[in-house]
Amino acid sequence: MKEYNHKTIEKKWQSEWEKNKIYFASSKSKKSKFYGLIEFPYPSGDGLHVGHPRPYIGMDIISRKKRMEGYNVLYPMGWDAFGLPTENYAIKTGIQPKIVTKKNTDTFRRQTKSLGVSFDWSREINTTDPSYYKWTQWIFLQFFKKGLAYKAKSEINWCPKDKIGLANEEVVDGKCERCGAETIKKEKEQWMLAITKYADRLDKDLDLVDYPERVKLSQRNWIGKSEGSEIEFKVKNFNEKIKVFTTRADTLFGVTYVVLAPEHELVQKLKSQISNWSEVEKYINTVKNKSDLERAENKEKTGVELKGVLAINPANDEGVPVWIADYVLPHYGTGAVMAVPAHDERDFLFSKKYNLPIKRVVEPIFIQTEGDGAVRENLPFIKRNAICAIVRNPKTDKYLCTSWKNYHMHGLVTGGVEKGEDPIETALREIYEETGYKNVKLVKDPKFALHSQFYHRVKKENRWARFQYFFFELIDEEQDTISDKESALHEVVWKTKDEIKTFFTVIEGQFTHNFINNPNYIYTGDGLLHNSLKFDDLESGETRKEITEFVGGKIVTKFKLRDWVFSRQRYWGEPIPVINCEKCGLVPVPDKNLPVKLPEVKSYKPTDTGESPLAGISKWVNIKCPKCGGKAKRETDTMPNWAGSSWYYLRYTDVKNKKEFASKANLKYWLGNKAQGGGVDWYNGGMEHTTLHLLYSRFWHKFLYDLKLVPTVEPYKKRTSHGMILGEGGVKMSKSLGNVVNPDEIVKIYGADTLRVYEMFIGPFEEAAVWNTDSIIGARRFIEKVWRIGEKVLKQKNSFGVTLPGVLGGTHTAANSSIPKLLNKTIKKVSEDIEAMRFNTAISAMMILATEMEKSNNVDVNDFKKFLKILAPFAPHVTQDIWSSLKEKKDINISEWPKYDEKLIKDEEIKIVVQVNGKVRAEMMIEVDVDDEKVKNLAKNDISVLKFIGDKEIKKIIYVKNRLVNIVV
RNA sequence: GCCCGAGUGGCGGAACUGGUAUACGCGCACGACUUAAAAUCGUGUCUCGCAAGGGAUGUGGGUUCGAUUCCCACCUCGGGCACCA
Repeated sequence: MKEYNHKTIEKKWQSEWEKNKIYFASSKSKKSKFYGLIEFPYPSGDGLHVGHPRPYIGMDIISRKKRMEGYNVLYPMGWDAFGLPTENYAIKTGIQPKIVTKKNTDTFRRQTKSLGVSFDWSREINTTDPSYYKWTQWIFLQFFKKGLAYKAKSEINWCPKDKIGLANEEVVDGKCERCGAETIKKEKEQWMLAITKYADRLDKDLDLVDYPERVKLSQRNWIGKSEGSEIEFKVKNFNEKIKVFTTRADTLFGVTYVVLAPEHELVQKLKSQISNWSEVEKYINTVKNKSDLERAENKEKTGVELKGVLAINPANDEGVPVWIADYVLPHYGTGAVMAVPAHDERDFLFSKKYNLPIKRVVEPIFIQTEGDGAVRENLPFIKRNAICAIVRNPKTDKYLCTSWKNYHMHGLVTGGVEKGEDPIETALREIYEETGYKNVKLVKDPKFALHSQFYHRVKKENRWARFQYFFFELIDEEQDTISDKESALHEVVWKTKDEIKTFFTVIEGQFTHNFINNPNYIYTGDGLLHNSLKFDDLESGETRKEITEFVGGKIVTKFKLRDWVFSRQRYWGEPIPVINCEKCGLVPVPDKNLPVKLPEVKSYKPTDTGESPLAGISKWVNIKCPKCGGKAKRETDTMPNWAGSSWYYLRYTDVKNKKEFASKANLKYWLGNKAQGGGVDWYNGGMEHTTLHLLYSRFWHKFLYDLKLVPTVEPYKKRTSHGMILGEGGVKMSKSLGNVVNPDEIVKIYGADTLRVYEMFIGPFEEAAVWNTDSIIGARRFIEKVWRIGEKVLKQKNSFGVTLPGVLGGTHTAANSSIPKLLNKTIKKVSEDIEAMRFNTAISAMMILATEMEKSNNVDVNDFKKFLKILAPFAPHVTQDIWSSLKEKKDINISEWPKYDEKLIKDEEIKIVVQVNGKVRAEMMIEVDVDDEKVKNLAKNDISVLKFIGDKEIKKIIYVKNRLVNIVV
């Protein structure tokens, strides 16, 4: 018997595949195409760790299956090689990034190839290759020519110690990633890309793509679309207006002050009006100098009133004070807000700190829809002003409650306000009438009310009560007897705060309980308006538009998304291909001069002034203007490393094209011809890229679509994500923790096929999984088992000698073998599981099949071959090796995916379970699809079932077709 | 603080649309083969109980004939966002 030797097998077939180009994707084919994509890696100096290949293998399995299903498959690979680690390495060692990159990509390529991933290596790309970044620069210039790439002063993160600008991702907890110094904000001219121009489409078009919901959600949150209103407040006795943005125009009548961002331009214009200018100026300066860390640590809101300035609320012409505060951001909305402390958490905190008034204008509403207190549909509502008294006994710390005798109704003391009566009087009167307590004092009027709609069971009418809430305390426990009328209705009970929680049965009970716990509660939800003139009693959500129009405001949409800071003062990135001419201003580098290649420099360190090291090469920087021939300088900023990855999937379709970034024909073939519903068929990547890379590349793609350079509105039709592989201990694999597992070792000891199977078996593909080297042996045993079955089948074949005519393989097993049935079920399961990326359960099913095949003493060769085929995407080397020993000429990896036989999958006899009161008591075999009544009869007469029924009466028998019978007694 | 995701044996995990909870794998125990070991194969392996039977899917409630699955509240862990009006 031949031993399984993964080393020779894997080497042999990998070189066969390379020689025969079996994974080569032709762009000219009549077959339907499938474009599968994984995120190309950044080739770090550490080489691959076992986490890297998880997505490669997952998509490889899908690609291999698609190939076997007859698709023309494009599954490419490349390197996203611009980036900081390489540059930092260059700074430290002086070795050229180009050379380091070459070395690293060689390692990554060798390692990836050793896993037998079916990439089409003829399409390999590298973002640092001038023939690639020529087109990155070219696309940038299209942005520039359309005015979407522009220079602007922008705040950047600045490390005062290293004297360099840092990208957001280089700032960790407000500190410089490299030296640990606190970063500060510094204004600098930066290149920007106007992604905000596409914000709405980036949000809306998520409806067109097949992404996981959570990916769509986090993109939507990141884009942060919100519909609201812009409303203008006049400044009293001054010819300026304050424009605020709000999503809650309905709360306009509750505005008690207005806040501007300290950076707001109006602040300077109002200088002459402000009586405390020196204080204001001082505050503006403190905010300006605040570092990110200080801002993050100190969440307490601060601000200064602009004394002498009053804003006029357009809704009621009331004058309200104007403040500046750093909780208002200059970049969002209009940089100014109307503060409604009663209905906004932040305004509330601020108002509490500075003692600003609170005015409630939205009152919650509760509608009883269940039980006998549910509102009756056909009755009109009788409106009542009412009170709800929260009475505490300070001696016992309990609350006065009433419990109705004829209804299941528990609540507080409530009652209607009589004509001309003061609500507090009402409350005192009701407390006395309902409970007899004589000496009660008001301790707090929270100026809070809520609406409750219910059916009044005593008065037999629909009530719409507006309950005003008051807090009382007993002065003493002196109590008169309650009238017979009242005591017939309800009794008096005292409850603790905790008891109240479950005691109240009225619809607003939970809310009341929360209110008692937090009398300063502010309500941020929707409800009915109050103190809002003609809008009183209207549903707040429905008045937003009306109120906006009422004050001459505008309905607008705002986004959280900000324009993309696109320049880095770094060496190792694509030079921005723009020339700064003294006469002509910013001039794009002419197409014929692209790419602007990175020159060689002596030092890779950024300059002291914060400029990129390129600024130090005067020979490169100083140039003649391509337009006027005059004196000019090159841009020395480079692009961020998101640039190259924003369009790489397009280049894969046509890697060698020198005239275009990719030909129209190839793009049409691989992305599809229709604007909607096309793109890369399946893109798998990490969750960490959902808001940056994924959004950025969608933005670039849409821009290119508008230029009619790509055929589809979206780059990716379907997106899935893989979970990380964590090191032992459940933490991220990292060099510093020493828990990095190198795939080379695993491949050497166990083989690529074992590694592949193990990584796919480790757990659900989308979830993080903990690497455990001890468990790999299971995958290896499975492969060896398959090998042994192969040896057995070969021997079987040999002993029979010749093939019997008419029966392929010639060794047809007895009809009673269970294998064909199991095989067909397994084919079905594996086919479906691969599509859903449930690789772990697919492998589990194949393990079961393998165990059965090994046990069986006569396995049909054709059955075994089918098994090999469905296993091939997971373990391509070993399956191909066995396949070829079975005298198959064509490679298994381009053979046909097996179909399953529907008839074989159906069981004729099936086990069903009999339950009595939901507990399993017996099992029985029945024929599939037998008549319901027959099964029920069988079940209730089963001996072990009878034992449990005893002499009890059978109330109900539930039969779930072909599954179970439940007898309820 | 807010938004997502997840809590199932000693461990990784399975369970389709509400229908036998713990498939498959690792580990462990015992047995077979072997001079022996490894490898392989077989049997067992949630828990209490001699058994009959009972109890377990983070906790507490609810809906249901029946809940890992649906609803409510809470706890723990992981990830993201962080004053976005």
